[in-house]
Amino acid sequence: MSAAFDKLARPIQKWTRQQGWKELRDIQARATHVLMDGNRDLIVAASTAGGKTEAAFLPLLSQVLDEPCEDSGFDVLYVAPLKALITDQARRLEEICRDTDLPITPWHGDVSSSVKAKATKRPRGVLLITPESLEALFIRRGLEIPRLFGATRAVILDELHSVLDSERGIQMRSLLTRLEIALKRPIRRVGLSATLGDMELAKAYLRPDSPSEVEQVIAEGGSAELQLQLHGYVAGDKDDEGPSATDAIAQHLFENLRGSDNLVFGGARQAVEIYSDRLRALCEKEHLPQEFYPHHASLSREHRDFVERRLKDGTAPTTAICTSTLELGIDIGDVTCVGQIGAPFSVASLRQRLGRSGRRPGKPAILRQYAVEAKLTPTSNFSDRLRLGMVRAIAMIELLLEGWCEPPQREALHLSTLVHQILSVIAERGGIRAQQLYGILCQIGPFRQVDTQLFLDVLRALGQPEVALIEQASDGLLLLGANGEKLVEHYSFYAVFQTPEEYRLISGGKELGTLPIDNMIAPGMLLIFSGRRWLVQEVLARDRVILVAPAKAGVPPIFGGDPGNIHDRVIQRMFDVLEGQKRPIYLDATALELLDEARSNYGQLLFDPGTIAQLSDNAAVIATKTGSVRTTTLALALRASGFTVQTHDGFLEVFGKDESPELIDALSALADGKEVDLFAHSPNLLFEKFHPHLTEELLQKDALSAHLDASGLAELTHAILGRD
DNA sequence: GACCTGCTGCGGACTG
Repeated sequence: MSAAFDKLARPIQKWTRQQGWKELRDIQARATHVLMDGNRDLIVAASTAGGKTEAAFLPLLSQVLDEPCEDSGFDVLYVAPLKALITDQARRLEEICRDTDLPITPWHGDVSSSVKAKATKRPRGVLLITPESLEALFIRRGLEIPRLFGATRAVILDELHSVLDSERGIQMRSLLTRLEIALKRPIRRVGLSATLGDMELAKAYLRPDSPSEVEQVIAEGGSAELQLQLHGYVAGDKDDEGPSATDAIAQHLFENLRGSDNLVFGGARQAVEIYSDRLRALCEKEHLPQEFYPHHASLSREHRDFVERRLKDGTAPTTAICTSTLELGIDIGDVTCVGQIGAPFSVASLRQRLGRSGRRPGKPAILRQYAVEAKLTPTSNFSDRLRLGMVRAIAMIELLLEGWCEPPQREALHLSTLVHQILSVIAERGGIRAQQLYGILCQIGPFRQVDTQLFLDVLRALGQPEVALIEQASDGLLLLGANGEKLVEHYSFYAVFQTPEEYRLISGGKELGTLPIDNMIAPGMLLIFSGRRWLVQEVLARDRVILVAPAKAGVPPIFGGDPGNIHDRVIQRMFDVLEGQKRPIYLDATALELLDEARSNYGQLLFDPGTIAQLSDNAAVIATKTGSVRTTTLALALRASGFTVQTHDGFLEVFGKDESPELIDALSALADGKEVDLFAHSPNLLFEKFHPHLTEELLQKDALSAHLDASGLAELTHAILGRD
């Protein structure tokens, strides 16, 4: 055994031998050297089941066993974003520590209060906890924090890649600084992550003040062979003979996946249900045992456990048709193939999904991508003619093959999460001065984009009598207000993310249905609902209502025109695909036909002066050639100039009104730096959980920092007009 | 044209 092995404590060595391991894995040996020879922070990056957990825990547990700490408190803190992961890891650690007296304490909402009471009475060993439960400890037991964590020598952050730029990630960073402030000393940070798009950004996330001091251990590999296929399908009309695209895909999955373990990502819950149903029917028809099961968050925990167990134990062949539920989380073992129906939303997620396949030596990773495109008619929308879904799938596969994936987003203000942490720190301490609060959250903590003026504006908003989340005592101390007390008291406070709320769509007093909105929607924009195109008339964000009218203009694309958060680089690659000649070898015959069709239709759009094409007298298409942030910004700017606008991947469809200026004139004005009020028509600005407590002005600043790029508008319009 | 994640303390009924 190696030098790294010799460093481990005896009981840990014994466990390792019992596993039949001849050697520590490479990342485990390297992590052991880093963790046992110094006190540096560390990021361990490897795929699921790559041995990351042991890489962090074997050396840290060895230190705890060989050099016990005199102070009271848990020795090691482990934070993970999923309850299932905590339960799973606790079980593995129990095994490792069986011959020691180190207690392992899983702590989340499903853990009984007796376990928690016992652990807090005499805190020792390893605490495995969710960010929300840790938040609750700060709020409910603020004064006990030093006693609970006085001995803590390291905190392990699992699934680091999944929280890097999210609200929960900011919350976790804030909690870590608050922990260090309460203990008056730094605590070593160890991040466990999937392969990252940008290691430097991850280091800055883990230790913002000294990212260059963070060590990294990255798994070698990714050497598995990749087998790729992209299957194209054309959605049929009702009167068409032959199977629908859905039936054809189900048949193809049935024939190719039967008899092995697979994951098929269906995109949406409804699609997951439809495909599962077809596949079940196919099994019944052939009198075969059932092996295709749906898996998404609306299904019961019992059913999901059943599917996960079947995948993991490998006794019976199992294919899960799933949403992103099976992208993260516990190890479900190796699968033969990963299916993806429709274009994914990010290359990072595609890579993570593909990482579930081809993990055994000598086995290839297999990706089967399915693209469904509309049957074209003389009145088809331009976006259907350009086959944008399939083109995006190709662009993402190309970027995946090049090893690229999206880096974390730029630093935003995160005002909703700031509100949460303001209330939480006040609750933890009973009361605090504004200046000290600013220091904790914005100078040492993660809200560094927030200057003192903005911070005071936020405090003022929260202190408004009708808001009453905080108040100031006569001695200047900030306290919770009446509403703040109520909010913090309820257990629903601990989570910092919003549970999606649906907007009601109303046309002429009649309700059309509900739609979850997580994008910038403003009056004068078009949206698709139940196969029809609607003009947004008014957004009543605080009532969660959108008033719409049937839109006269144009035929809607098969899928809506509401692009999610697509990165600039993906859109640029889509244009490379449209403008290029290369015919990727992984496309099947139909996909090749669709690609040729897309290129030919793109050529016929006659873009002049390069990026603007006139569709009819009052309709034009602009190729923005850039991602959703800048495309949405231009959409709002044109809307402010009187146009009706619909967004697509890298394109805007623009309709004039009688009183609207010519499109070129409007773009020229923007290129010349004309100031427009992007919020002139009250777009929806309530995206996050604590947004409803902020003023319109603060909401606009938050949106500008995260969802829009006002300063890039002149540059974008310059490019569109072909100016230098 | 999406998807996912999380949650305390207390009172009262019941069991051994």
